Amino acid sequence: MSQQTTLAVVVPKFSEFVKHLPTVYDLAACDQEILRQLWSGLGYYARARNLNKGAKFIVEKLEGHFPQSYYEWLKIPGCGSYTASVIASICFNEKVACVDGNVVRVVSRLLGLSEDVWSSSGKSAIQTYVDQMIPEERPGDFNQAIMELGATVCRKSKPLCLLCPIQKECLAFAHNCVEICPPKKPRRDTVDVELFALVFWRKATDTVAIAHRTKGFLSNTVGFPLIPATEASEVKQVLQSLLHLQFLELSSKFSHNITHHRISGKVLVVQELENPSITTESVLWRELGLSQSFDWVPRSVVASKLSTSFDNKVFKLFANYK
DNA sequence: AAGCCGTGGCA
DNA sequence: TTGCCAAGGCT
Repeated sequence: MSQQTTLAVVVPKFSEFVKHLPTVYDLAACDQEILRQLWSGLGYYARARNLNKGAKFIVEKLEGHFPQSYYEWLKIPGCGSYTASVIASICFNEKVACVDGNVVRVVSRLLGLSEDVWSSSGKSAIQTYVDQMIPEERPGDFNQAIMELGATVCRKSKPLCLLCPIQKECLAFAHNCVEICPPKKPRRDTVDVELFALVFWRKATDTVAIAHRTKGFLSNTVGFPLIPATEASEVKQVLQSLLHLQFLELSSKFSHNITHHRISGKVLVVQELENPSITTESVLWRELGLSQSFDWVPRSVVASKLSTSFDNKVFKLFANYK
């Protein structure tokens, strides 16, 4: 959970998570829908799927025995060099450095590195450097200490150099270049995106279609089908031709950011009338070019099925209209 | 190896 | 309001 996610957000989620799934066997056997609910609001949903994969790997291939080394943990799905180093050093006293964003910053300043610390080669060099510094005693505590130093003293903005225990050794402090060490992480320019979220509403049973999205934003998550705004007119034409349907484009837009995408969205409510024709769901889906499986869910329980913040926004607009 | 992926919190 | 970004991993 803590991968690329603020700890303050993680902690309460983690408590709830382990309360429901206290063992690796529970996690391995966990139903995807339950997993989605427990992960709801945390983002980067591939992490939740990998966590489940990793648990299955341990239960099925390792007979429930946890790996006991950095190298073996690296083979677990969702477990990269950072996570493997955390587990190996804290749980098994292995002398391997944890290189997260904090550690990159601390070392960048300590050594006065003002360029290329975020690339894979840059982080690899930092890994090698800190690996050499790990003491024999309590490697895990050492790793956590550097990370904590980065989080509290050697922080990104307004570092507390006057309180820093390694101020005397810090080249950035000595050369008065703490401001440019480390350089900012390179980031993609923000891209504006317009899209439509489709809310299929079967009035007769008061049910709503929830799709398993297979491509684009929020791929491999469950929620409302999404289409680029550029395809909206085409979809509307198809909808026009299907006489048992009527659609309504809600006037209010919603906005949402996904990584470097600034999304402006509108909700297209597609209502199935009281007396539907024989057109089947699969035909409807095929004609709309939505290659996604879906379930019809009672409107009253849709909210409990949704797991992304994006879908929550969409459903709120729909509920407001309804 | 660079590009990709969600969200909440904070300045 | 807007931008920045976090105890990264996968492809």
